[in-house]
Amino acid sequence: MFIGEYEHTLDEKKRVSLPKAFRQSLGKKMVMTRGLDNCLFVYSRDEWEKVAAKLQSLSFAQSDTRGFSRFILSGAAEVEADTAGRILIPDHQKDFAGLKKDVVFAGVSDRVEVWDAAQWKSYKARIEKQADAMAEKLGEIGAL
Amino acid sequence: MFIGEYEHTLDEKKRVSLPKAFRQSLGKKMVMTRGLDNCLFVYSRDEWEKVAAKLQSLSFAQSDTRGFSRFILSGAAEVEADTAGRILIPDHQKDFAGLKKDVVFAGVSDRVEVWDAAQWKSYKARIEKQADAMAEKLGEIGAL
DNA sequence: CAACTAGTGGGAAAAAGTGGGAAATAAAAA
DNA sequence: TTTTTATTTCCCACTTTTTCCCACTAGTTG
Repeated sequence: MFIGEYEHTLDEKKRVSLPKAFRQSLGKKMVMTRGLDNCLFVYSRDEWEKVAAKLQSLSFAQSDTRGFSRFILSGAAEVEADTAGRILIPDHQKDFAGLKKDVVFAGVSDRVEVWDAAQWKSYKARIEKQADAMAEKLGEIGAL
Repeated sequence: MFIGEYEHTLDEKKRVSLPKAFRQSLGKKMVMTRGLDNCLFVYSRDEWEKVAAKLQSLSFAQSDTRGFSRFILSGAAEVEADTAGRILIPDHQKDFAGLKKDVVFAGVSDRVEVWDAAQWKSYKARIEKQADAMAEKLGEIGAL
């Protein structure tokens, strides 16, 4: 169970330290994939096996499942932490997530998300506003 | 299990380096064939056996499956990596996939796909737009 | 305040990717 | 058949990237 938010820096060699809190659960080798809302998902090897097994059963005969497999699999990469607990972000993933220097790691239940810090801030702000509005609506109708 | 995306260059002699990450799984000798969506499929020898067996089990009676088998089988070629880990792309496959100088290797489960870099970019852009619809599928297979 | 640890930066060695020349083979012309 | 030309194969060398290792800093803890 991953929780918490950590801001780290991506150096010129495209390395980032994993937050200490996530290292043990993720293990030495992990799989990073394209996620939703412009972030990356990081799975432990065990979690990834489950996803991979399901994808493998899809046929390449249909164009939509073909595109689906390509999106997930070609966008994935196995990454390994170095002795200092850092991982290397592949170019295509760095581009996909729009990562600059400052990067945010967010624990979200069974996965870790990797965000560009600026995008994370604006996303969070948007979500927080929605949460306030939602709470008011819920309050009006007596749900909260 | 092949995953990831790598961009390499095709030289004047029609050679391309295989990404390091794929070399071991593909082995020294592999099979390259026409793929779908204007790319080439590369299989290890073992995986190719399975594909060939599946194609063989398709009915001769229907003209469309006959055509499909011909499409895959007649376009196939066995290629061998040289000492530098490069393969030679046959002319007809180079033409088929519209390969120019920049070439993308994409790992997609049991095969490696070879794309012209420009075509790959536009295909990927198209697929990424459908990410929301894909998210629903991800939910269905339990990946999210 | 010393000892430790997480995070960061950077240098040197190693390896991956690329280009090109020469030998070997095949094809075409004389 | 011989010569010439082109193509393929093999090998070497260069460049860039990656990998591995060590060191520094800031914050924490005993």
